[in-house]
Amino acid sequence: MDDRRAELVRAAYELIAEKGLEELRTRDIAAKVGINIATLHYYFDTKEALVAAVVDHIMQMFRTIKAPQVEDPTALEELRHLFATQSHRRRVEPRLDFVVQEMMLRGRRDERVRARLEVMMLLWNGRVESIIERGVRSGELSRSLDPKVAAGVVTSCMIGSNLQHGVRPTTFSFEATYTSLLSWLLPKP
Amino acid sequence: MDDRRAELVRAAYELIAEKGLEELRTRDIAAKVGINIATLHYYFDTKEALVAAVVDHIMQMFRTIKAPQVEDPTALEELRHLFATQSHRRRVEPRLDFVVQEMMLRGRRDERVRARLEVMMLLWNGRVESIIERGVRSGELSRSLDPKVAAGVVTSCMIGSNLQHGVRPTTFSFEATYTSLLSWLLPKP
Amino acid sequence: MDDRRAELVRAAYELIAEKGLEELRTRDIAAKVGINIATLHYYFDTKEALVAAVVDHIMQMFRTIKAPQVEDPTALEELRHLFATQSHRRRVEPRLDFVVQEMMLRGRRDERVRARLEVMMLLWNGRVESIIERGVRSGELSRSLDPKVAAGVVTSCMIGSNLQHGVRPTTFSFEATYTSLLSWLLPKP
Amino acid sequence: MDDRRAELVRAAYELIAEKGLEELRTRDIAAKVGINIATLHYYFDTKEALVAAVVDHIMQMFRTIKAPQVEDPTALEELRHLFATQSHRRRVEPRLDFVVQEMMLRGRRDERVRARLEVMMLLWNGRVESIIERGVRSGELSRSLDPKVAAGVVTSCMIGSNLQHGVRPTTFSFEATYTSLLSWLLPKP
DNA sequence: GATGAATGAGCATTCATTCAT
DNA sequence: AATGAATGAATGCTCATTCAT
Repeated sequence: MDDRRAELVRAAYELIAEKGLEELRTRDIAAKVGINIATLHYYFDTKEALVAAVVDHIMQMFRTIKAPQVEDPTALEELRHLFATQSHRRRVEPRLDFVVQEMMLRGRRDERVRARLEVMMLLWNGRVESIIERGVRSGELSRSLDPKVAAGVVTSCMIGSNLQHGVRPTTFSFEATYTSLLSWLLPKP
Repeated sequence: MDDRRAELVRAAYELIAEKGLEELRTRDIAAKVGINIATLHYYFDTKEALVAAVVDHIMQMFRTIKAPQVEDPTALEELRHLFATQSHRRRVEPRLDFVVQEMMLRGRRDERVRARLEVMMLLWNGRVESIIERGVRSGELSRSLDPKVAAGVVTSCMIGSNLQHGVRPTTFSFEATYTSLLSWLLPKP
Repeated sequence: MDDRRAELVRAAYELIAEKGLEELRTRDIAAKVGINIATLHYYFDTKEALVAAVVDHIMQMFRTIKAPQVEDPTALEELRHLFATQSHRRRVEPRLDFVVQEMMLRGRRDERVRARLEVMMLLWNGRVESIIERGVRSGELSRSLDPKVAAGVVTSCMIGSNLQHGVRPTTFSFEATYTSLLSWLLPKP
Repeated sequence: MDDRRAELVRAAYELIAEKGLEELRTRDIAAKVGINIATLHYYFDTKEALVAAVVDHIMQMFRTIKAPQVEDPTALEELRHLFATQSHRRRVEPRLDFVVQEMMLRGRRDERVRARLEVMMLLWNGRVESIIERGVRSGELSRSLDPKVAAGVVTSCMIGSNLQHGVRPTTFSFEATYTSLLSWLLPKP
């Protein structure tokens, strides 16, 4: 059944969140779901296939976990919502970013993972880009912005913030970083 | 001797660069240096200790590989040098960033690694911060910048760029990203 | 299945008998049974657990291998049967005593082993004690005996005999020793 | 020098006493003496040779550590002194018995060790035998004793007591055991 | 006499995967 | 659908011993 597959993916996600991809063991995943390892291999031919499915699960989580949003938001409101959603996600599901980072590294060696992440990243960048584009057109954001490049800066900064926070959790502030980032996008007075 | 230790660290660094920390094997490191595994353990008690030494080696590389710099640089020149050095490093030693990312993730489970990276990160942030501070004072950079926060944005963005480039190497441009980032720091006309 | 576990225990017992605990290798045990080492670990998590199971096997052997016994034996007959059983065991399974001695030493460092041996030893002492008690009451044995202490002497002497025989096999006689020991327990004429 | 050899032997003895022969490591021995492992091999070709030397050291200890003895002792006094010495040794050097037991087992596989222990055992038995012989002649001990056999019983019981005490330290009493053993040797009233 | 460096052979244990049932 | 049993290939680490200096 498809339920079992989903259960396995969720279990794998949680184990990655706890101890990282390197320490992910098929036996632990099966045990968490309460099935035999052989049964795990009935649903997923290889560990790699299961890990790839976890990436899909992550994408679904990104789609699902969002901060509340006003109706008909302006570009600026949407941009704020973007940052708010990141913070909201960190509150609701703090392990998600860590798992994503694990996957990004894994993507260098596992094409299936890389391809999925690329899609995810392009979609994300595309959304940010179109928001910025709209903001520039409406005058809410600085006219000098190149939407595609600015989107790259924003997404890079968000990714990098997570890593930096992982290394120096006590001295790094998401709040200040995102506030500053947003103010740069605004038109010069 | 200390030569052997250095050789081992270099070999480990290269193997991490090639296949990632997860697939790093003591046997491969020893083989690369042309010694017995037991000899490897004569120099490093555990694999973990060797990996920690690789982090030190990375820090040394960061200190060593730099783009050429004019004398008595202005803050702006120094900031440009910062980005130029990043590009220069990517040309001279393209694997360095990947190895750093591996270490960042490893830092979550290996305190020895995390502590070293934290030092590295704080030093880097500190340098960027003091450059920005000087730029703000001299009027080369926007007066509205908070040097500490701005430094966090810059470093986060640089880290995130690397990861993003890893996932979508063909569609992401460091050039454009850094140019845009720099322009944001400049005073509003 | 339980058969495999028993096979492994028997193989381990035999290898200990041949070369001692110190030279016991999981690989040799697996090979003796004709299975992969990984399969051995399917049945026993650790070598220590397997060794502990060997102690249980030894206890079972002590319960099983006995000299023939008359019905309704007197205390004296039962005492003779005790020594006869020891001799009988040495004939049927000469390696048993050696393995027990190995385990006794191992017991100093392995609590699981020590605890099992303690039980075995207490049961044995208890049995000897109750025989002596009966003999004293019936007048078959010397009235001056303290059954508990006498049992300790008898069992100690039996253990020590084995060790002494191991060191000087040609000059030590179990026969004479046990005969003498028995005569001491008899009432003074 | 001979001092170094003695130092190494003493260090080995102590390490065996602490953790058993099985966990004896040449590196630990060398470290305890404060020399290089290679130097250890300058004094003793192999670990086995060093272990054999430890047996000699043990024999020396047996000769040296004795309870105080009256002059011109009667056979009975000498017999009591035998047991007293055992107790005295256990107080002064409690690890000695354990090391001897380790060696006895080792003797099964190491001829050098076995041969030395055999000599030790024969000397010990001989001494006990001659004491008993004297006691029988003088009437202090029971006339029905065969000195050689009785000596075997006494030594076996002493060896076995140690092992039994190792397995059930709280429920076994040397005191009572030896007292009982001695009373058996006395003439029937 | 002494040592730093080196090693061959080994060791218990791990792990993703397979397969007959 | 599910599993108990099995395994090949490793994996980090150990240890007595050697040898050039």
